[in-house]
Amino acid sequence: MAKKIIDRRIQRTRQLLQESLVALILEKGFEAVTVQDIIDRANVGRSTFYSHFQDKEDLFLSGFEHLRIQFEEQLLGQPPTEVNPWTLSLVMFKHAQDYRRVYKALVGERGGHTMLANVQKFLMTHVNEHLKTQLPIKKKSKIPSEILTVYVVNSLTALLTWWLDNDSPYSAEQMNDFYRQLVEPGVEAIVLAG
Amino acid sequence: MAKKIIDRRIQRTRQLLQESLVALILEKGFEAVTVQDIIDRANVGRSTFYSHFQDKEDLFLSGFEHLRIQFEEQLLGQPPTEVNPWTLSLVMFKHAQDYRRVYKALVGERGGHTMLANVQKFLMTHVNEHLKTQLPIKKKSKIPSEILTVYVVNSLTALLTWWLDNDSPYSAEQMNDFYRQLVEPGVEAIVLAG
DNA sequence: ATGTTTCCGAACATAGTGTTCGGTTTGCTT
DNA sequence: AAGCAAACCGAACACTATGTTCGGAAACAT
Repeated sequence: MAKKIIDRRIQRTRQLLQESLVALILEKGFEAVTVQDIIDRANVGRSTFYSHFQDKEDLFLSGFEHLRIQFEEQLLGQPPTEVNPWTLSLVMFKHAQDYRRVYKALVGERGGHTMLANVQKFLMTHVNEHLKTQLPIKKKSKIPSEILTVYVVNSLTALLTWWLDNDSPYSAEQMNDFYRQLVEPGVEAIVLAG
Repeated sequence: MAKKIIDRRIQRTRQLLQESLVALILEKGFEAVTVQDIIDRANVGRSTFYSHFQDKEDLFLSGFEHLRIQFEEQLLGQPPTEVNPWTLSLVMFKHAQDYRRVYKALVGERGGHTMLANVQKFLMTHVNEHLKTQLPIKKKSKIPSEILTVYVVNSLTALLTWWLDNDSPYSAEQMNDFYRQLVEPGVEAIVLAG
């Protein structure tokens, strides 16, 4: 089977490029990184780069897939009775802790806006689900559920990026505690109050 | 006094460029707009552009100053007894309502990340002040005030950009109400709870 | 009219992007 | 070990956008 080993060669090149980009983002920020920087760092030829990825953005986003899949697996590993926004956030903080360096490059302030927007969109679908299936829909409150979702997700990513960008020593559990302390009261008041 | 009238000429050119940029951002997003696009739209020569602004970014940020000053004036116009994060947010929503188009171009999703980061930094200083001077510092809660600030500001900008990007018909007062309903409970629980 | 300030735009240097293609390396196969 | 195909290399190229320079035109004041 030649294919499999050659596949590994390809994977190695892709990984080299991804790692180089992560390192360079942490050094000078996504915008400032050029394709030349990346291939120099990775010792990869120019045409090879473009045979793997469409452009810098493509390479950048490709780092998302692996993490996203892993993240969803960890979500499914949770006891289904306890699936609500607060376990979602805990899983995310833990996951970010395990891959701190990459997370920082992807969704930190040096990573640009693109990836964060992606992550937020991703989280929205999950939060929406949880809010709709797990919690009784709000009654008299006039807040549209869209705003509620935006709020819940954005608070989460705000704490996440702060945590990453400041190399804060708090544990994932602590961060999630902070998050919950801040966000839960407002949500409960709205969701349950009749 | 020749100076004054000539100054007006300069102002006119600068304004033309600013307006062109705003229009173009709303059409294709900040990243996609080229200097050529801007000067074509504004009927301004290339060298003239660069005699007024360092680059596209500079022109973009110059739109901030005018608004920032006006915003701070409106803040000072508030009864000083009622200066807290919730009036700050109300003033901001109202201000955004008055300059909806420009706000959308600057801090909306097509405006890129730069300006939003600026606005957030700006709001942080205000919120920090209010949290420190107006409210009794939290007691037993272990949440660092930095996180509290990040949370309060980020929730605000999240609702703001959602409002702008979706051309949502809610009034500034309503939006501020939503904001308050969501954020205040958590903050109060932390700030007052012993 | 005359002088000054501002604007115009063509030409240029610079830098980064993305493609093409002949040649080289890698590593599997027999 | 020889052969062979997949993967990689990198120089050359076309293209797009940036930011600068400078001589001349236009606007405006006195």
